[in-house]
Amino acid sequence: MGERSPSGYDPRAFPAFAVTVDLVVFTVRDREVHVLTVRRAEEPFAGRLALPGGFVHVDEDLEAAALRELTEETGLDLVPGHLEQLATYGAPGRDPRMRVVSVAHLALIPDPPAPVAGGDAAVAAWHPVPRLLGRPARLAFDHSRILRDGLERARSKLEYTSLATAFCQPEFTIGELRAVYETVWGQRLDPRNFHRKVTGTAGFVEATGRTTTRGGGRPAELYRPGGAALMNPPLLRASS
Amino acid sequence: MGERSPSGYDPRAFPAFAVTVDLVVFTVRDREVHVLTVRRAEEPFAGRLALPGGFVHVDEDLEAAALRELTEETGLDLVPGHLEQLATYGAPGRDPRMRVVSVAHLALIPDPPAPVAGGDAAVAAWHPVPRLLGRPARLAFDHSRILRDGLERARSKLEYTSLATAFCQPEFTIGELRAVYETVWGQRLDPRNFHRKVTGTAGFVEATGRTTTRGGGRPAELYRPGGAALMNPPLLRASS
DNA sequence: GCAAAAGTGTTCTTCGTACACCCATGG
DNA sequence: CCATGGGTGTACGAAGAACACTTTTGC
Repeated sequence: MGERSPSGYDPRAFPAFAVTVDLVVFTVRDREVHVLTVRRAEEPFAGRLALPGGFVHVDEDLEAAALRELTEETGLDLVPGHLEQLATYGAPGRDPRMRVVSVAHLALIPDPPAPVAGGDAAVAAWHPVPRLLGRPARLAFDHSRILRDGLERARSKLEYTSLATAFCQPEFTIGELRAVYETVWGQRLDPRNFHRKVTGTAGFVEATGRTTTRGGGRPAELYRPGGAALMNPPLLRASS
Repeated sequence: MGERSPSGYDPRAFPAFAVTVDLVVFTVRDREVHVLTVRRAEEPFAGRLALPGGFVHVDEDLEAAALRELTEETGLDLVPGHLEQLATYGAPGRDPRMRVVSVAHLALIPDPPAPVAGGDAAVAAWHPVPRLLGRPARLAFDHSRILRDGLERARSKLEYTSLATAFCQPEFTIGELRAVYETVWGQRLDPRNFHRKVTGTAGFVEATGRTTTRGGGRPAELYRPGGAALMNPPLLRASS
């Protein structure tokens, strides 16, 4: 003992870990959820797709590392958008070379998120999630698992937060917001009830007064994200 | 560059981190939520209370490390009970001695959880959470923040999962289960509607056929935790 | 008998669901 | 004028909130 708890230990006696951040970056494009991937150049898993990510710097916060890696590897930033910690993956064998603990983050951004330029942009690409999750596992390391967890987190957070607006342009129509829900949940929603629910929930969306006719049909009101983060009561997906 | 992403790096070139697990262990006792703490023996924060935790071993999974630390420091185990990852805290200055990334876990156990014997049991103690969270911060490092996050997670998970049973003995009455909710949420619930809701939700609780008169009044049916983890529709706390 | 907690029944209201219907544009 | 999506009104049913009432124990 003597290394139990941060008290009474020898600074040179603890095991050294590599700490990385990995990013599950989702966007909604063409009525499909897409995730940002990079192509690995080297072993292990050379040639395979992976989630973007990399080592945390010595004096860098975890979230700052996630933002930096995103910019370096894909040239994207998250304004507008959303970033949150997802979970940490640290099974001993997850990287065959060494002990790596990876703090996975979930990011949501509107599409098109600037045509992925800068940094390693050449190797960064969007992929539709359903195809990527089919057997056999197509992603390097335990990234399929991380992707699956990220998708589940995103799905459930749409229910009780106003997070869906992070997938939308700064100004959006209720129909566009509904398309986000329908895509992420893989489920049709009644346009009329959805409209009432969203506009009736205080702080979810805020009317700009302007309208647009993109998408055809009668001009639609444009909305901004409202101030509220949590939605109560939640928007329920059918239990079917 | 060259260290961006797990591809193409020099194994000796990444920054070395210490990785620890910290535990937010809650129980419900005397109608108050209590958290398990240890008293720090050494600097920094000598004499202050802290969450139990310690370094992850080289060949050890994160969850295994959490379970081991809990046993070593407090002699507790989590059967019955519940353990899940909470979040990871890695701000550069959070430990003044070195760069430590801590994977916090949330654990729930029934009370009385065996009188905290074994290991460093002498320094482990239960404290009521509200008093611990008052200003000024009483906990070492960023443990007040972790505790606050753990409490919030526990509160919200009671809404949409059957997790409250993890605070109960293997067999419990509906009244005892209700006391868990009332304590964690700090809010009274209607006993009659609560009873209907809980027994009417498939898979939440399962009748044993036995009854008990502990707690006085008419004998109450005893229940076991049901198989279901998620609750739909959720049990809502008043928005007030 | 009385207090205390368990459990059931009933009413009211709120809210989700389904769908009829009208509106305002582009082609 | 018609197809397309936007938005409102309304009726029905399920579920939560409030509470009257009965049950079964300990003291």
